[in-house]
Parts: sequence; structure tokens; C-alpha cells
Amino acid sequence: MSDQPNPGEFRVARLRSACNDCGLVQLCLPVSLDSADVDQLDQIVQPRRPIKRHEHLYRTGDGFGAIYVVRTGALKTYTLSEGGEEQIMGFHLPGEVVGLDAINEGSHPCGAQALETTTVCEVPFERLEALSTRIPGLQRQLLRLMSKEIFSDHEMLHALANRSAEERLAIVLLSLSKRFARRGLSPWRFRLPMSRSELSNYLGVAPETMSRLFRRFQERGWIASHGKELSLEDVRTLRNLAGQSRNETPDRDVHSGRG
Amino acid sequence: MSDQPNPGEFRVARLRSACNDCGLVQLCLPVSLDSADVDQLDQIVQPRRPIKRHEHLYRTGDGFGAIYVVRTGALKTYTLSEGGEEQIMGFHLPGEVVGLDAINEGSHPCGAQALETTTVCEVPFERLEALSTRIPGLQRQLLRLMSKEIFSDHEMLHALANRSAEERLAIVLLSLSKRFARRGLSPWRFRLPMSRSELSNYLGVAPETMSRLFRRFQERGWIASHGKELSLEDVRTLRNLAGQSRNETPDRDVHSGRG
DNA sequence: CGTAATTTTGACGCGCGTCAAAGCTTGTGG
DNA sequence: CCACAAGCTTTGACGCGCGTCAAAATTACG
Repeated sequence: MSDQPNPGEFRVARLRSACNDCGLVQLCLPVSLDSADVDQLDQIVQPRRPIKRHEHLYRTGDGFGAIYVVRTGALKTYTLSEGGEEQIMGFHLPGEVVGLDAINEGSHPCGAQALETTTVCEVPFERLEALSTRIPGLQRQLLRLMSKEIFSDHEMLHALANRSAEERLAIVLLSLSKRFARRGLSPWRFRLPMSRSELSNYLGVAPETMSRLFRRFQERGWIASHGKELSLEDVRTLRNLAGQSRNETPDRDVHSGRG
Repeated sequence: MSDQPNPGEFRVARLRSACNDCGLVQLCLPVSLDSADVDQLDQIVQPRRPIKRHEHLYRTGDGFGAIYVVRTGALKTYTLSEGGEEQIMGFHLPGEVVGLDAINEGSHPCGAQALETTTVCEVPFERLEALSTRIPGLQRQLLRLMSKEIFSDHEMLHALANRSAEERLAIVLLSLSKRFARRGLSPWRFRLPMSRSELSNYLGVAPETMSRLFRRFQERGWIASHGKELSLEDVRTLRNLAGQSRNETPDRDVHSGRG
């Protein structure tokens, strides 16, 4: 898990490790890149020093230069309303990519902040773009990644728009579960990287409601939680609540998280 | 506004017209493509016969082969829940692109249906992809388009998740207004292409609530509406409701609609 | 012009937001 | 390592927005 600037030798090994451990898997694993391609991609990936809790990876309006892949820890992305209140747009776990929403305007429409100590890989966009031109498989993969993000956003959009607070919580817990599972962690027992109020902000409910939901879910034996530790006790019921028919299969595509 | 298959000659002129009148503007105008590039792009764009009201451009699960640009009319995209109920994901006006969400899986996660008689341009994706590799400006533009969609979805996501039904309606009406304006139509007076219940479905409120909202908005002098004809009478108040600080400026980027 | 679908209107109840205050964490300095 | 402060979480009380049911009015369409 070292993120030191490892200067030059063993480049392929470095990227392989980055792919597997931290999420470039999304860019290079699903496509057949040969060693030379992987080497090229590897050369543009920049390691970065760890970001402490509450530190910002970038802020709203910052110029866009790179996309980032979470290696360890977790990020939230957010916008600020004119009143200055934070509106959380998404949570980002290891293996997930942030910053794609900035390509359009050339600056970040959302800020990104660490929920806990977090390490990321920086992928300078211009170089990635240039490389994509030369490696069609990479271009395809980049487009797939963005496409996935568009649809999973769409999906979450209406998951949140039409459903009760109870259903929303079930949806998010299962989403996190699936995303942890993808990283090789237990899907039934994990630590929530975000606070209750961040969760409630994200889900568009009051913090008090979130608290009551957690109590209710526990009373009914659907989950057990102590602080941020969570275990899913009755996944079947949660699935019913969430109405998950699509995406039932664990993992097949680029990434499962919300964007 | 002719959409006949105009066979071969005047290709550049055809594309120019397509660009300006129907939305390939999003792919080719903002970048500096020279005539040869435009000519190449033009060659891959397929005209398509008009789609009648309630006809499907594609259905959920259909194989993905092309993206589509709305020329005239309007589309909705939707998913079906396991119960078979339709969940509308977005409305798509002239100049807007649909189908990008299918790149990832290679099949359409959302269906697309005409709200009224609609013409589209078909852009075969493989050829667009291949062309993007040769024309860096086109690749960039494609990425920008997808990036824009990711963010505007994010934005709408939380617009809908956290706000009252009243605010949601204001947001959608202003969004439509802006998108009509971009097409050179009046931003203050236009015809809603979708029914009240489609609007309510999209916004995640009950149809009855939508009806009451329209009445209330009229009583208060914010709008005037007769059937699907709508005119915005008090845009300032609507803007306040919607809380629009961002995106106040009419148009700068790829497209303003929801994805 | 008649039948079906959509829209409107009213009555009613509940989910969830709001306000207020009491625990409980987390972090900092002595 | 403890003490205190600031923030976060929980709990309760209460009211309103909006979903639901039901039925009338209007519109769409063959």
C-alpha cells in the first residue's frame, strides 16, 4: 500500500498493484491491454500523498487537470448551495473514480473531501486523453466508465426521488455493501466511512429521521450497528425494501458505486 | 426542418444543417473541426424515419449500436420496475443526445419512447468511436458531453431528492425553458411535450399533487397554462423557488438538459 | 360521437420535517 | 491521561405536506 514515488523501475508491477489494490482496475483490467500499453498507462499515473480527514482533494471551482482513483479511505463529493450549505453528491470508496464531472467545463463543479485518511492515484487528464487516442481499448474503457456513471446516477436519482426514507436507507446500505464486497471486504460487516448526518444529507432526509431509521432497522433485526460499525442481519428484507431486481448479480461491469 | 435522407451530395451542408437544427451541434460545433473532419463525421450520421407518438426508439435491454440526437419532437427515457411500472428517467428535447448510458453494458438500461412525432439522427457508436481516435477534438467533445451529463444528473439528483414538490416543479419548468431557449424558441411560452402524469412520474410526486401544483402556480400568477401550453409569468419567483444560483447564465457548455 | 384515459377536486391520514433538549463522541490543551 | 468544549447523535412532541382513496370533469382517440 506504499504510495511513494517509486522512481521508474518496476513500472508495470507498480501499475498492476495500483490496478488491483486501488482501482485503476476500472481503466485497465476489463480491457485487453498488452504489457506495453500497461507500461504507458503506468507512466502517467501519479502517486499522491495521503489526504487527512476533512482535507480537500479539490474544491468547487478548482481548475480541472486530472481525475483521481481512490486507493484507500473514502471521499465525499459535494456542492455548496448559495446559502453555503453542503449538498453531498456522492461517496467514493476504494476503486472508484472522481473528477469525471469536471471534464465538461474544465473546472470542478463539485468539491471532493476526505471522510477519513485517504490515498488516491492522480491521472492527469490530458495525458490520459492523448493515450486513449493511441490505445483504442483505453478510449473504450474510459467511455464505458463514464457511461456507467451516467446510468448509475440515473438509477440512484429515481431511487431517491420516489422512495420513502426507509427504502432510501436500504438502497444505500446495500450499495455500500456491494462496493465493499468488490474490494474483497465483507459485504455483511463493514465500517461506514461517513457520519449519520452525512448519510442523511446525501439521502435527502433530516438527520433526526436517519437516527430514527437506524433505531427502527435495529429493532426489527435488519441490521446491527454500534457507532460506525455496521452489520447487515437481514439482507433479504433490505433487498425487498430496496426493490432490487436489477443489479442483483454482484459485479460485472465497470464499477458499482454511485458516481 | 426537413429530415429526408438527402442521399450523399452536399454532405457537409447536410451535417451543418443537422448540427444547427438538431443537435449534432453538441458534437461538432464547440470544437474546431475542419471541413474534412466534418465531412467524415457527416458520413457516419444516419438519418432515420420519424417516430410516432408512443413508438419506441429502443427498449430496455435492446442491444446498443448507436447514440441518437433528437432533431424534432421529444423523447422520454425510462426504466421498468419489477412490478412493471414505468419510471421516467429523463425528457429529451431537440439537440439532446440519448443512449450514452448504454455504452457500458452494451445494451440499453433505459428504453426511449417518443412523446410526440419525433425525428432523430442515428450515430453508430463503433464508427463514432473509431473516428474519435483519429480526431482528438471529437474525442474530447464526446468526453465533455458525457461529463456534462454526469454532472447535470448529479445536480438534478439532489434537486429532486431534497426539495418540496413546489420547488421540483419550478426546477423542471425552468430547465425546460432554458432548453427551449437554446433551440431558439421562446423561453417564456412553450408547449410541454409530456403529460402531467409523466411530469409527476419524473418528479417523483403523485399526479394529484402535480395537478394541485399547476393550479396553485396559476392562482399565484407564476404561470399560465391551458392544456399543454405553458407560459412563465413570474420567472423571478420561479427562480427563487428553484434556488438557481448556478447555471444562471443562459448557455455556455455542451448541453443544458438533464441526461 | 362514444368509450377510455387523463386530469381535476375533495377528504383524510401518515411520514417526515422542525424545534427543543438531553446524551454521547471527538479533539484539544493542560 | 484527564477535563472541557464543540460537534454529532438520539429522543420526544407536534404540525404540515403530500400520498392515497374515491369520484367527477375533461380530454383524447377511434
